[in-house]
Amino acid sequence: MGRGKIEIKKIENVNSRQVTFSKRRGGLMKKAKELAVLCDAQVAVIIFSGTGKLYEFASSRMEQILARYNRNHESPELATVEHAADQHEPTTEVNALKDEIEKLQLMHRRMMGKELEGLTYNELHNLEQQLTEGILSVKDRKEKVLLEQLEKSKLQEKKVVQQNEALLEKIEELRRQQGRVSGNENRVHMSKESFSSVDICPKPKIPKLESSKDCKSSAMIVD
Amino acid sequence: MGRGKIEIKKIENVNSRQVTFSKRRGGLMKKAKELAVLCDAQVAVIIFSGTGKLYEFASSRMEQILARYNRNHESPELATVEHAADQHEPTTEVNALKDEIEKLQLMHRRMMGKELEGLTYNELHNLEQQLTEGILSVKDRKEKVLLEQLEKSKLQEKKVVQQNEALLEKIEELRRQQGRVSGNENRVHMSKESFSSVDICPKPKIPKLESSKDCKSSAMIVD
DNA sequence: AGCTATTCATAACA
DNA sequence: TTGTTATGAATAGCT
Repeated sequence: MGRGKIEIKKIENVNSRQVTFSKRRGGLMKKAKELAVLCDAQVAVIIFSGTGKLYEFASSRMEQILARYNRNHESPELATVEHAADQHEPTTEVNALKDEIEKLQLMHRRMMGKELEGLTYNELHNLEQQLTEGILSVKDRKEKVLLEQLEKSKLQEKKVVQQNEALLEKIEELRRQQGRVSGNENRVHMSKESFSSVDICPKPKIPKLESSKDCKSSAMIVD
Repeated sequence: MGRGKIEIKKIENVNSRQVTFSKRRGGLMKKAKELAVLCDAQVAVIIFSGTGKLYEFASSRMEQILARYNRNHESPELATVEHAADQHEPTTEVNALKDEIEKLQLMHRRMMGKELEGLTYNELHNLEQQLTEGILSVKDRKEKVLLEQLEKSKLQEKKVVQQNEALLEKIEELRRQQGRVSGNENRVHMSKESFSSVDICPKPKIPKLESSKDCKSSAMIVD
């Protein structure tokens, strides 16, 4: 993807090679970062240039990713994380926190149905029950949110209807004044009652004249 | 580079995210390979998908690259590191870890249906979907565990049945000997066939005489 | 899994 | 090295 196609083999010209290395390295790092963000993945890239210089990218702490790699790689079967390595160093707290994070991450993956291999039937059963309870609560909350927004929406609707009525009265008044000034031709009868159907068709006949910030409430349902 | 531009942030749609992950992962691996070949560099890529699956590329032996990384990365030459992290300040790192823990704990509580107050309808909907997927996976896994144990149990049962048959034969033989010695009174006819119903009633008529450690398999279902 | 319309990355050049 | 540009690649949205 450049001015010409190249075949993938070692670039012999030293200068070209360095330029290409620099540019493609940047590209690779960018892609790695994007993959990590877009797809919520953990990504680590390590590059040693031909001259021995180190370049790296890690979407989170490199050590943590490498540790996970080592665990997953040599033995794909590993159940609950249970480290208790105690060194009385300033790193002790950090290590404890990292362990806690890993434990939580494992729990989270399991709640999403991943990495269930080490669990017994009873553990699986408890997990399922927990998820079921969670779903019920979430459904309840969803319903509540929808009901609240419906309430809000109805209130807003009522407000708009009242505005419409006020505007209609204003128009009628203006028409009356106009009629008094310029005679009686083109008289249109527009009583409030002719808009009594507004309850069924809530969209305002007359565009917003004020309260433009409140009117979007009907779109808030899916925000 | 697609039908439209996308912004680099987590793809919320699970299916799109998986498709994009698969495509971009392939692209990243290809780029890594090309960089290694074109520029004679040592390149390692480690990816964990959001589901915990490991993908890796290494232009040479992964262990060798990681070993070289461990040797090199302590040196103060980190000028060109892409990672925009804050490392090497103990309090900062501890705080970051604590934040992470808090985030995970909140997520966990929400998956259990607690503290849903701040969530929008869409967020709740995504959460519910996640929980639903989790439940399905857990149910699948549970079924698999049960099937495995059932298989084991059946095998064990067959073994016990065979033991029973052997024991019956032995008893019959003993009776025959006894009969020859003390006459024919108290003769009981107990053929092998009278135990053919053992498939329906798996509890052994004759208590364990050996293999006491294998026989507990029927109790393992809930362990 | 394939198929384009697009956007992106980059080889050559400056 | 850094920037520009013509091109080839990668890929987002669909099917």
